[in-house]
Amino acid sequence: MNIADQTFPAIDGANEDRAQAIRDQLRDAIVDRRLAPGTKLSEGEVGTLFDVSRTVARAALQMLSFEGLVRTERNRGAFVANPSPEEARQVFASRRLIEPGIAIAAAGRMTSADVAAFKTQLEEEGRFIAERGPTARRSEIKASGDFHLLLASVAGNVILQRFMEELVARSSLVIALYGRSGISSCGHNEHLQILEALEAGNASRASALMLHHIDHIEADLDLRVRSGPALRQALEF
Amino acid sequence: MNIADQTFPAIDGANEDRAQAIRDQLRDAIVDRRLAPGTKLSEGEVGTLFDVSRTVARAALQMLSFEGLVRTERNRGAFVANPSPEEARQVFASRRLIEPGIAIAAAGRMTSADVAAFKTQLEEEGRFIAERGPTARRSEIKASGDFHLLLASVAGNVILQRFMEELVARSSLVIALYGRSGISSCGHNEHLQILEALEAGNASRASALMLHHIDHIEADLDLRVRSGPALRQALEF
DNA sequence: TTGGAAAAGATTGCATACGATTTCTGCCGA
DNA sequence: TCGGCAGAAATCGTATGCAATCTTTTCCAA
Repeated sequence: MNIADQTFPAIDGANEDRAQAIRDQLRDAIVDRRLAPGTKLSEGEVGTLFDVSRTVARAALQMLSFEGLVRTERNRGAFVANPSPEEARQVFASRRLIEPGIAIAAAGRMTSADVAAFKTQLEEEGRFIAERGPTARRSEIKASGDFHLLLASVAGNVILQRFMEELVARSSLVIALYGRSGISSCGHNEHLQILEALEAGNASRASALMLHHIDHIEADLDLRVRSGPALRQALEF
Repeated sequence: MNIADQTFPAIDGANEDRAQAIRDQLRDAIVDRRLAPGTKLSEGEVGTLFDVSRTVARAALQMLSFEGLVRTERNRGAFVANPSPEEARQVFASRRLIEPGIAIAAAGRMTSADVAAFKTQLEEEGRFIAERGPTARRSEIKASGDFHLLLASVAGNVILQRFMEELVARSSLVIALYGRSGISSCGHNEHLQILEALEAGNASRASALMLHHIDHIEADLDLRVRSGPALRQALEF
């Protein structure tokens, strides 16, 4: 039993797909790093934990594998993804391409309700930064991602929104793996600046700020290969 | 029996995932419009056609639903997607954001082998345009998409490559639904120009050409709602 | 004829069963 | 002690069965 350090809250009695609910909980667990990269997620174990059959557990794992959060090997099972530095770079390259455009789109569509949502979001983000300890750090990473997801939802393009969901989730994994813990609070300031630009309807400024913001996030990573890459790959670790 | 106008070729005896093979064939059929938008894809039917159990058929349909090519409704089944004009606009908005960047990345990485691949690709594309008839038109749409996919593979970012696979497939659906059949041959010329710019290593020109190219593709669509939108949506057609 | 309710049929959601493949374990010989 | 081989255990891939849900048909009354 590898996952079961943490009991997952029971699935709410929605008539919605149970597989989807399981996927969401697993995704949160992965993004929060309660499930470490490389952890095996066996169908049976997941099924038992969530009290469903392997069929449903399997469907949830398949979804996560499409999102790149889980890697599946035939006849071997599913494992929490362990993105390589190269993969990490590609994640951020993708974000550099997409997010400035999202910022522009969002700048033209912000309502006052959106602004309010951003403000509560950023307040919460600030709280987590003030706190110390690994739990707060996890919540901080998650909250920081939520800012970007909120922006994507305001932009009003559901396709890009889904892309961003994937990219943000993978970024969280990458940050957890390669982040230098120090500088993350400056990201919060940048979020505030971006919101300012959005509120002012200054699309190009919001876009430029976003681009810098992504650069800063990536610059905070240590993407050098740590031990010998051959060994690392051989161990898949 | 709705699908069975066309027998699918038997799945090759690969040890690879059968669900994936089925997904690929169904995707081709959807993109080629052998399967019309709105067509029901029942698990049992798909399973029978490909000689697998419903379990495997279901997995294939789930994959297609993630890609947006199939829409699934709980307890009702899976249907070939029928993108709305709004969805169509979002597909092209996404492409406008991503593909110019892909062109830039590709411009810096083109090898002579890549150039050769592009040339054979464009030759084939030209052949289909010369031909007449609905079959050639299908092949033309597909070949045109393949150009963009080839570009994405040269760009060397597997995440963006996957995004493009989805976007190109959905574009093919959209073009089949909303395309005015006339002007498509000009797209071929634009492909040729883009290749020229890529070959010359002129990234910014390739990027600009790509942006115009996407605009032209979208401009060739008739995205006005055809009959009363209420009726159309009620009939899901 | 039309409206509507009830039964029949079809299809999905999910659980379970079984063979195939992989991984683990214990034993033996070098 | 170490390598490796055979059997056991675990895990996956897939088929199938049953209940729940949706759709269609049938039938009856207005």
